[in-house]
Amino acid sequence: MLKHGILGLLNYKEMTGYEIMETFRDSLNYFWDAKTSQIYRELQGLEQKEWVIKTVVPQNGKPDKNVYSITTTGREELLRWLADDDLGLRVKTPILMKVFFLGERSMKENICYFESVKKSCEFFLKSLESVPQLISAYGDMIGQKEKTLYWQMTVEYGQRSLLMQMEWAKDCIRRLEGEINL
Amino acid sequence: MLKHGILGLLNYKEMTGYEIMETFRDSLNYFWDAKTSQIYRELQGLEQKEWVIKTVVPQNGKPDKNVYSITTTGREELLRWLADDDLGLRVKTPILMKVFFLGERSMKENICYFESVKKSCEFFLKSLESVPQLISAYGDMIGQKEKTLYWQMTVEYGQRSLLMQMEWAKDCIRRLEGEINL
DNA sequence: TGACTATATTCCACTTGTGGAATATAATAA
DNA sequence: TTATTATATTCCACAAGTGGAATATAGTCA
Repeated sequence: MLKHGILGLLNYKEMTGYEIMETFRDSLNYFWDAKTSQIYRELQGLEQKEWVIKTVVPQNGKPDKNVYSITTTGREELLRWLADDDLGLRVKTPILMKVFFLGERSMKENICYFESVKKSCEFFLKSLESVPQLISAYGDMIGQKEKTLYWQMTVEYGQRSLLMQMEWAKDCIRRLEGEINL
Repeated sequence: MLKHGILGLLNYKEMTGYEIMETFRDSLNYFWDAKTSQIYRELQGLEQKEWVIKTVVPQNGKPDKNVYSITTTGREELLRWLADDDLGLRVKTPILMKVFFLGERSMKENICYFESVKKSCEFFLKSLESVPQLISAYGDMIGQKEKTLYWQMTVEYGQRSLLMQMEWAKDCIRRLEGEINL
């Protein structure tokens, strides 16, 4: 997955590992968190598969820069991946793994847990508030609004997902409070 | 994560790898998919950490059964995990990784993609419909409704999440259709 | 001047997950 | 009777992800 994400970014323009890391942080990171070291490792894998090529750009004083750009095979692979049967619906939801076993703790402790969840979601949601304008500004800059459509969709999903989680956490709290008052 | 999920199941009662696999399939699988082989491997890891102990039960004819049960250390670890700071909110959302890069394809193709997403979610949602009654029946059977509360919450989350995704996919389709008609 | 941040990359030990083959027997359904 | 399903487990090669240390230099702020 990460491999294809990087491939997708390199499809926009050639970049160094560092730039990919930055772009990743600013756009994909909220739904896919990746360590810098892994990005560099994937880049090496991509190169071996010949989906990207590396150009070493010497710099005076500074260590050389490795600029990566996508190859024809790489573009083909990107399109293959986009078209393949796996819609990407299989997920792992760590929060539910915890909630499933919360029966081992007291209701009071669990109310606290859900309060934290709610708070985290609120905070996260707030940090997403400014993104749509940011995307729109980026669209104006490159003069191609259509290109930003799908980015907007991912942010929409993020917002709805966080709202859903907040509502859910609230209802869980309500339910636990109801149980206590029995 | 999987380690703790298995630990949580063994906390209810001792089980063989096979039984864990079945229980997992019937309860946790819709938000965490795990291969059988991995469950057995984690079981070995759990044993090494002394969070569970294995009892070999000889059977006539059939190969021996390995029955695993949780230890005191295991229970402690389970509680530590439930209480720790990581709420479990960091996620990887493969569907968004794809959507982010859909700009490489035609709007028509992408409408198809979102239609498939919608259909998959609908199907999945339908398969969850019967679960609440199932849980309730299980609660009656063991005579402890409170124990099933958190299981119900995970299913609630699943339903809301699927509904949210369906609505989102619909809106994405609407938006793409709008773009085409410009 | 000294500390800090940004740029730029590599390496490593480790854990987790994928995907399937292989083995064996009992029970059940066609 | 034969095929399939359920029970029960092991092994393997591989891919993906975690988390942090280590190395360099340039520019900036105080």
